[in-house]
Amino acid sequence: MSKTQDPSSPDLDATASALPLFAQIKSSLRQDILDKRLRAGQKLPSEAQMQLSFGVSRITVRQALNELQSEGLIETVNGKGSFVTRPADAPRLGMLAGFKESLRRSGRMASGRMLSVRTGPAPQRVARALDLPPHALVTITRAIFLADGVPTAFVKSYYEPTLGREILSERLATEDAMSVLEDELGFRLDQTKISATAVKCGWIRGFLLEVPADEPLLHMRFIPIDLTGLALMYSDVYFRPDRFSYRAMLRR
Amino acid sequence: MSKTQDPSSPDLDATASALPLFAQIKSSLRQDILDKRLRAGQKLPSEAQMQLSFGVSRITVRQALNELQSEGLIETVNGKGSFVTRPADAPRLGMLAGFKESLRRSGRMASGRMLSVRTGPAPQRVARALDLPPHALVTITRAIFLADGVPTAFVKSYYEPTLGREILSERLATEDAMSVLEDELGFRLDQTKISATAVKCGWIRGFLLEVPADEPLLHMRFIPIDLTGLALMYSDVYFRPDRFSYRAMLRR
DNA sequence: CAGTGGTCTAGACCACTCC
DNA sequence: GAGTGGTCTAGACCACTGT
Repeated sequence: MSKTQDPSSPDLDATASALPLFAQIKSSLRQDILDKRLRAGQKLPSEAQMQLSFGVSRITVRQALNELQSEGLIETVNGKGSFVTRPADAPRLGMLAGFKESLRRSGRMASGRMLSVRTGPAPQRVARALDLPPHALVTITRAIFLADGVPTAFVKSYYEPTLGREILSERLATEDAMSVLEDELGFRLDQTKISATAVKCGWIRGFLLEVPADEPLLHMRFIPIDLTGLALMYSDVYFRPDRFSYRAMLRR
Repeated sequence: MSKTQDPSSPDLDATASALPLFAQIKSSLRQDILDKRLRAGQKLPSEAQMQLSFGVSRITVRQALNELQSEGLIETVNGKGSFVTRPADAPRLGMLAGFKESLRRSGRMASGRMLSVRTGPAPQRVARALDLPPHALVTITRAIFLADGVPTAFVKSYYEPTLGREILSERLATEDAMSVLEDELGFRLDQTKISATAVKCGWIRGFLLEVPADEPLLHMRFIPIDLTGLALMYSDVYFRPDRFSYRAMLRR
């Protein structure tokens, strides 16, 4: 049995040169959460219990918990305890939420139509962004998103097909990629790289989005990144500007 | 039976302990910084001094300082003290930095040419965004930004003309609006509302940006917001997509 | 060296939640 | 009432910065 299931292992490093105690406790808990030894929604041991199991004072425990809280990994409720946050409960700023969720917030009906799902080699820029070897195989999806029944966005996404991420393809017709990553697969989005530019529609996208070929489209790229630094996907999105404009709030 | 001690704290609010002590200390210091009684770069009183002047324990002082630090208002240096951050030293993510600064980071020469500066009534959407009465007078600037000498962006900005913000117009030819707001005027940018869409260039902008009238442009809107919640400007920017694409990192 | 922030302890009382 | 987190105190020792 190499697996010890005790999430509160009192294995603090006593050597003077190591991290401060609270940092060791913090990273121990942090690892338990990221590795899902502590599941989303689960209650952490009480501060009193940690005081005993780690052999430190309560203030030291609290310092670790405070930092985890400000990182959004846990939340504490007076009189009840500390709990691992569910990824989707963490505040979503900007486009960390997805396209459909953001449409629904503005009161519009959002739906999607998957055009194709296939496996193929990653283009160079994708492999670089996802930190994969050149020509690694990825899952490639193409889809049309509709707002109130009108074609609004054309999306081409690349997923590294391990870690169960390929099951995305089954849900994408009804769900958001970002929402699925968070809610179903339990990834903890930390940040999203975005870029924006404009392109001429062209006749292929024009056909799909039902606009003339010389109309402008908003071209955005989204690369959501996990708390562990893992790039989860690479998504090129072409929006019809008459149907959708991207909004976000950038924080200091 | 209520705790009626602590009648002698000179600066703290004694009204029935509405806020915790550390929160009162925090907001007192915060106000001193925002009102510039404590200037950028200035050293705060030492923790020991605050312990005396506020009449609380050191941990309570430190709790206030910790939160101010995580908000980016102060920074503490071991062995020296705590200091009010200079706005420009606060980490700038996304487009909180400006266009020229971001161009220079990518190694390109950035310059600007002011086309016009005038005062006029704010369009409705601008007045609403800046929280001004309808038809309030604002300073309106139009400018062309060049990258490596090539016209790259056309910018139309609206500034509420009080608070010395109008001096912006003098510097905008060489400096960034966001940089001037932070470095020269000492505003503390907290967040920036952005939106992105695509438009056809049209012949006016086409003439200014030296592209054909049916080329697509990236249209972005920036509304930087102060730590006090004040909207500092309203800026419509039209980018040539062949010269510039907008990049940012959205954080949780 | 003295002054500063960084870490940590061993208590205490309170407000809140659940039983 | 028992258990929990929220706040606060009065110390202590350390590492770092300046002189």
